[in-house]
Amino acid sequence: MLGLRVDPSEYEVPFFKEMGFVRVRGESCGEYYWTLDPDRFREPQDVPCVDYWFDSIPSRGGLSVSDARRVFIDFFVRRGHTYVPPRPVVARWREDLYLTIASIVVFQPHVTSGLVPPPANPLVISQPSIRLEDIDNVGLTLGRHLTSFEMAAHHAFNYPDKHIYWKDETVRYAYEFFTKELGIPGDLIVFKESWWEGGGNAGPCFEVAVGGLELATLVFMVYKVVDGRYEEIPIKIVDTGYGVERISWFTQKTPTAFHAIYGNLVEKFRDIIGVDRPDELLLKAAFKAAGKLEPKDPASIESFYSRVSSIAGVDVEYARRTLVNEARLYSLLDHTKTLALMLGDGIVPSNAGEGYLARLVARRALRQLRLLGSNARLSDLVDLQISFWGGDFPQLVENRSYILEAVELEESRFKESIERGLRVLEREVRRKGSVSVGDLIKYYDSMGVPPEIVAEVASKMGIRVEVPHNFYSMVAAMHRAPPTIKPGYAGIEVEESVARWASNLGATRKLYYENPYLKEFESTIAGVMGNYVVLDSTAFYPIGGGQVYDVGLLIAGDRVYRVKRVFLVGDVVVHEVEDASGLGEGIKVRGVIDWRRRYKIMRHHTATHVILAAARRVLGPHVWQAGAEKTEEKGRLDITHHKPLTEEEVRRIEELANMVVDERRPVKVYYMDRGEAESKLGFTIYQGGAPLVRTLRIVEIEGWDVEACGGTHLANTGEIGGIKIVNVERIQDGVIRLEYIAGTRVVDRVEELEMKLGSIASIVGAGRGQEVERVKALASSLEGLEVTLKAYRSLWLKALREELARTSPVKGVRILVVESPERDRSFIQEALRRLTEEFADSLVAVVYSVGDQTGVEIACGSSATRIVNVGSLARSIAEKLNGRGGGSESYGSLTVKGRVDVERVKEVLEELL
RNA sequence: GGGCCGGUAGCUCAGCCUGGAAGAGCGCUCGGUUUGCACCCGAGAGGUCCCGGGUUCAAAUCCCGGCCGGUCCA
Repeated sequence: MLGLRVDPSEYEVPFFKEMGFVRVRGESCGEYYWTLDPDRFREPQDVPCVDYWFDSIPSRGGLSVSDARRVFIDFFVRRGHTYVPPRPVVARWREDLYLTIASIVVFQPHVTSGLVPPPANPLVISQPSIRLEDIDNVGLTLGRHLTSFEMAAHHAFNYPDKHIYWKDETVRYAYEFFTKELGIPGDLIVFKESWWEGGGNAGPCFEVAVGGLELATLVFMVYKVVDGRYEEIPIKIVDTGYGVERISWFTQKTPTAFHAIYGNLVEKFRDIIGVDRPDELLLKAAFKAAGKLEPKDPASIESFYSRVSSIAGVDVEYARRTLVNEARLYSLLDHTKTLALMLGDGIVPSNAGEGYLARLVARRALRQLRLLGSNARLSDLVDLQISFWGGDFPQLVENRSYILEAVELEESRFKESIERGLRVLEREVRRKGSVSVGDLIKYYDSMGVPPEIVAEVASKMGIRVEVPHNFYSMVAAMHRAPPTIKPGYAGIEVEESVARWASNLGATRKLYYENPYLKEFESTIAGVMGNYVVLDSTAFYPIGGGQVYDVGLLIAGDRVYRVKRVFLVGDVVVHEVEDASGLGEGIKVRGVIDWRRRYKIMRHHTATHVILAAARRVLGPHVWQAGAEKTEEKGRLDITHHKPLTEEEVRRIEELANMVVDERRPVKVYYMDRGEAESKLGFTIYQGGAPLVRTLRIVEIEGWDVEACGGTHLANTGEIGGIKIVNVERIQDGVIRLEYIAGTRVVDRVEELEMKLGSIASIVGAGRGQEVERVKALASSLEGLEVTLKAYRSLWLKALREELARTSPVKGVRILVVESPERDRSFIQEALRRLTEEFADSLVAVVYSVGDQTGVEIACGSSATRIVNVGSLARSIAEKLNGRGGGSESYGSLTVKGRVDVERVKEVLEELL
């Protein structure tokens, strides 16, 4: 904890001296903070050091969430900050995060690393953010924890050569905002010294709290965290975070944050779900007691209830019951908004990836509904949220039908999995009569039935189940596994020595970008290591962006070198040749790429963009690329979608795509500044991921599709020549894979199918065009043969039966040993069973041959089993004949290598009897 | 990306541990009972035991690989 050993001078700003702030150490918390009134404030003013008491602090009144946001933004715009619109809650521009968890995430890592300048400097933003780590505490703490919140922030990025502002100004802004804009008395504002870390950065910070409520965190980002160590970064960043919901709560002074955030929605939800309105006094008491509540500690929760009951003068049980239900109501308010935001930004619920996070929220909400015994539909609640927040987040209204459909689907899936789980539970409980903690984990972990539902069902069956309070952390502990990171560069594993060598060479000039139709080129070797060759310039495309590398030839003088693989190390294109002997730095070479192969790849690549845009038009804007691969053989595109595609949808996508082919739309490639591209073109350009570069390469199919893409493309969609979708499958929950071929590959495909059809035709002996009729005829003749076979089998069986009837018993057993033309073991078995059932005193053996082996099946009837054990008989016969065998007392079988005569079997059998 | 659970009749599942004849309930068909329906009684049809390989005299069962579904975690 370096944070605790920060030099105290880090926190001394001129403003504090000027105003008369004093640095104090908290009496019980032990933390340092700055205050104007050290006699009054013996602790920093945030929970759990003190209780909530901001309800008695005068301030500007009644700001809704929208008001609070507007007031904040206006204040900073008036003070020279540029407003930047918020980003989606799904962090598509980042590879290391699923969700936007703070405003600074918007600028990490491209701006914070210095690669790209910020869109404005200084700037102000209000960023909707989602954090799920405290999801289990939401509701219980009356608003201290939320899964979604807006982080209002002003940021200043200080470059070595361009200083904007730093600690002193930031603290002044905070003080001025809280006193002048919100009307809070300055002597009540307390700045606590602290340390902040997140998203790979760190630095000292102030937590600004008033009356128990932390309203803002002012972070001064000066470090980058590398392997647990702090490295100073060149850009010093002011990273503030003001809680919009908390400002709203503070000014409205409602008993919970939810009343402030959701206004009349609280009572609407209460009515629909059916939660009794609690006593006003009880809620006020809860407000007073909530500050000390430590939600992870069951004892603390208990003492919270008893404190509330004594403040409000009500029964503890009543307080507990009421507050438990209130917490569920509040978490439903919270979760439905979060869910709407997630789905509104295009997340498709799934069992993996960010889709799982949406499912997690949906399922927790559904669990709360169930615990409340409510029949309310989750989708109705989400619908109310869409209407309530539609003005602030228009994407909710635009995607309303998708959001509601996805929620309904989650609702029915949840019900199904609970029902499925409960069936198993009931069976097992009936059998075992108890439910262990291990069982609870199994029901939850592999069947999705939460422990409280298990307990509820078990108690109906008269079994008490104790749910451990740390249940969910027990489950989490089971899943702890070290992440595996594969070394490699863009899909190819490269030895580190090669990577090091290559990165020391200069950037390769990329001829494949200058002219994607370039087939041959002249260049000079920049370096050779083993069989790896780097050129000054190349038309060979290295693997990347889902497009495979080119192959071809390097020609030096009269020697020809085959290029096997091509990959990128940083800005350097590395060619792996079959045998590089004779090549060396400075040698001039001519490169020839396998153009026919490359052209197919280009067709499949451009086709991929066409298909993705077609799928978005047919299925909806929530469709997002989840992966893609373009090879010579085919194109492959994985898209996010919540349900399987119908044949009709596939057909429409294909039709639309081919329409774009026929329209001969130009494909334009140009470069654009990252910030400009994001604001002009939107985040949908990041279908293939978000490369960490300052300037994006944009591939635009005129009027159809725009994506950031590093691949080689056709100049016109007409060149695709036609697209055929050849395979559609669901590869995972919420992800659908499309495979398709383009251009001349369609001809290959037709040829392939014709060949297949031709060989089928020749096998069945049909002429051209007669295949179907012929196969039909064959099928019906096969059917006839089966009937015939059945008839012959019954004839054979009848013959055996007659023979058996003629056989007289020896020592009480009728013995029959016959040879069989049948090779079907299961039929012989069945026949023997039937015969021995009919003749209880019989023992029948059938000898048959399979390949170069002889098999014997023996069965005996019920009275014969008292005299002979056929299983051990079979084993004994096998021993005598050097074979192997065994069986049960009424049935046995054995096999012997080579031919064995029936008479010989009979001999051995009689001998053994 | 990883862990766990599952795939047997139209449906819900048992059998698998410990290899040796493919099962139950519901549904379906037919018949009986009944004024009629439901109930009840009787009979019957219905199976690629997910696929492939291995072990074995013998695999739904054991082993390996794959496919599909569910679920939890990151």
